[in-house]
Amino acid sequence: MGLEQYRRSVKESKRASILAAAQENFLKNGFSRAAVADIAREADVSTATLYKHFSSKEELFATVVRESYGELGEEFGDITTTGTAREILYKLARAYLQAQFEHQVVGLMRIVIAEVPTAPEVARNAYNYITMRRHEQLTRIFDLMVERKMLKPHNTNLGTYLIAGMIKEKLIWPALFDATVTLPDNADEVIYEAIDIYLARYAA
Amino acid sequence: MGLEQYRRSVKESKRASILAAAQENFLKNGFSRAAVADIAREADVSTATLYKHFSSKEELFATVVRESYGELGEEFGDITTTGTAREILYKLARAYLQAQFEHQVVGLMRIVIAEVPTAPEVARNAYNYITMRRHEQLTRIFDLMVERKMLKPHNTNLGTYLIAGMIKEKLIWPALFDATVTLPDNADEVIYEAIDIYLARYAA
Amino acid sequence: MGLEQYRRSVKESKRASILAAAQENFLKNGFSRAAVADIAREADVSTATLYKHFSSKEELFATVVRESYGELGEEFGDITTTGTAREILYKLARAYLQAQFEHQVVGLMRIVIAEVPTAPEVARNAYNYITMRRHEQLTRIFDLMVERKMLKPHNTNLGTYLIAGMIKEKLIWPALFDATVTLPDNADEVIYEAIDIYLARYAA
Amino acid sequence: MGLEQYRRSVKESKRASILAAAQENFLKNGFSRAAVADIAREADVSTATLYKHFSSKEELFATVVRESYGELGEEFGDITTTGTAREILYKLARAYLQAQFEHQVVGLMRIVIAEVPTAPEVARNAYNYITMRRHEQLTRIFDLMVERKMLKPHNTNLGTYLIAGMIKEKLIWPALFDATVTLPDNADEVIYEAIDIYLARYAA
DNA sequence: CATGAATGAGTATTCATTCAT
DNA sequence: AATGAATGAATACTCATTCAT
Repeated sequence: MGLEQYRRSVKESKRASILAAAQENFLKNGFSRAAVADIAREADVSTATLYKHFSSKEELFATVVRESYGELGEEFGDITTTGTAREILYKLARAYLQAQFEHQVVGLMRIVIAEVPTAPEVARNAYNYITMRRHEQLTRIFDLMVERKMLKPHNTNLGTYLIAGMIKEKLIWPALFDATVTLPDNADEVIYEAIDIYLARYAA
Repeated sequence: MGLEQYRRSVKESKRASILAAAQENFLKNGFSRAAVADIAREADVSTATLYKHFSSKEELFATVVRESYGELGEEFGDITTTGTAREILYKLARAYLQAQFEHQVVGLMRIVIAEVPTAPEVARNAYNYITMRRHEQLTRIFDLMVERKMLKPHNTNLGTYLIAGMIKEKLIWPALFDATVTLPDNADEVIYEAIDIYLARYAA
Repeated sequence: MGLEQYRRSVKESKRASILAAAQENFLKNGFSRAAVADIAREADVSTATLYKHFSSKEELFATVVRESYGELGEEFGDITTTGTAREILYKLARAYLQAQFEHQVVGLMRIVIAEVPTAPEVARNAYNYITMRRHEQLTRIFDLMVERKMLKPHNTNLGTYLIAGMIKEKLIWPALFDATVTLPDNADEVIYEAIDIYLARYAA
Repeated sequence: MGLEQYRRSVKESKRASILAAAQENFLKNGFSRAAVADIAREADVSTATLYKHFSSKEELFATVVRESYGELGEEFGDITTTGTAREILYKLARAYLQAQFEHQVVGLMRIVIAEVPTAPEVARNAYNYITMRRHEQLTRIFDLMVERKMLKPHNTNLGTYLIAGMIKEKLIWPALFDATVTLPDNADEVIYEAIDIYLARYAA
């Protein structure tokens, strides 16, 4: 079965290179302007081969999106709940922002949003996936902080949304409308102000 | 000059119907999939006439965006600064949300975002336009509240962003990824919680 | 009848400005790429007015061509038959070339040639007109020179064609294929060589 | 590699049929009025296929021109330099004229000239191509005749232009302005007169 | 199994000409 | 009489998808 395995691995690697080329192209051009022929060429396969793997441009797109956000949601793994609440929240915020800018999350969001009229489920799924995992993790950490008396008991489920909203408003959403935007220099000011507002109400 | 006036009014009405048809079509299909010929047909003019008014599809789109956002920022005009800080902030939040959902703001944002790779200035301008006027008005109102001792003195410029961020996170951004989303039933809960967090720090 | 005369003169001047604008535009862009709307604008009239004067683009073109070569053929008027045959022939050649380059004759030829497939008579007429008058004048002058014993008796009708051909081959025809070509520096060398060849056979 | 060879031959034959259809259509309609879709239909391919072969209408046109003139300049290959100078020159003139009328040289010149304002390089290249090869070959033959003492030593480079000019003036240029023109009956008279004029000066 | 060639159905844009005022 | 707005028909070019080999 060595031959079969070899074939499977070749196939797998073609699939991967198609997806990589597709992601790059979609991120650069958006769905409509991305040309299947270009993607195939960049992936070093024929268009026919591409179509053997993905039955349509739409499916290719959906797959790219799905596999792209697979890696998201792990960014809070390393954060230990030691130190003051303020310190912990700062670390969380930074981890959040870093993940957002390091992976192409904003770019991904853009192309997904663009296809809301034509591929609503892709967009819905992407949003849920991107949001949910992070939200759950954050809520769990907040609950831990409540448990440890670092925060007052409160509706942490809502709270994480609100504090995330404060941080994203100036630091993430603008990037959605402008591909050249990066984290501003005064990011810390924004982060600390958001944290302090939150802690004014919920610090233990 | 009766003739001239007549012509101008006809021209104006054609322009308006083109813009209306264009907005509808762009909202439904996005920029790339919208067909100029369709828009012209829906507006009951020939494509040639459309091109007399707007020299390219891009310009038509930019105009739709510009004119759609034209009315934004006026939504706070009626709000009097009487009552408690909490009451005023609630009214502001509601006005903000209503304007967002009444006009097709979210829909247009989607299309604008889709065009970031190909028409970066349109997107940038749209974002500035959407954000700026509202932000300035809000900041002015916050300053007034500080003056009237309803809020402690603080960086209102940053503050309005933060409170807006809290409110938008659950009530607006999800709609960007899902055209069927409307204001949730528990909107008030979110709004009041955001306000209370903010006031915990900045109430006078 | 002062009013009527005034009207006629206005009309006449509009016609003239249309023709001027048309000539310029046709020379610059050729027939197909010239836009009637542009011509009208350059002539400061409405398209409708233009169409009152010329019933179609084709007719406008034909008129431009016809009226353009009206001025041709007078270029030998000033040349006196004094001096040697060589001197006279040189003056004729120079006059010929100067007229060719001063008026837009080559440009005119280009656009006329371009329309041979679609407007054969326009081209035919233009060629006949451009060629004939000059040819007749030249032949008359050659005959005079024969009479005055400056040239041997010979078929001057054919002879003028031949000597003209020698001079045009390097000095005129290249300009037909390249709008930037002007008279080369060694024009005199070509002219004198052509004359000397001709005189080798027909000098008296 | 049978597959590859098969593909190449199919591709080659398509290319040829596109070029043939294009030449026909361009000759009939000129560049501007020729429609790519028509050419494709006449060549029995889709427009998309046509565009795979030629990336634009301009390139298609340039290729037609280039390949049509490809054979020019070979027409003197068979001519032996035996016989009298007069005989040889006559044969050269005839070969020149025959090539001109056999291939669609004049027709293509017309279209090329039409495109001088919009595609100056195409026109310039075409002129050079048409002129150069023939001129070089003629000059070489003239030099040979000088060597063999059939002609006096002289500036053969200029001389070939001049004798060609004499022959073309009445026998070729008129065809540029009138697609129905063919070689006139008295062509020989013109040719011999041109030769005799030239030999009057340069016969050894 | 893989390919590259082929295509049909579009798309934005232009322009000579007409017509209501 | 003069205008400027309006248009229908055309045109170059593109692209997702299929198919013969």
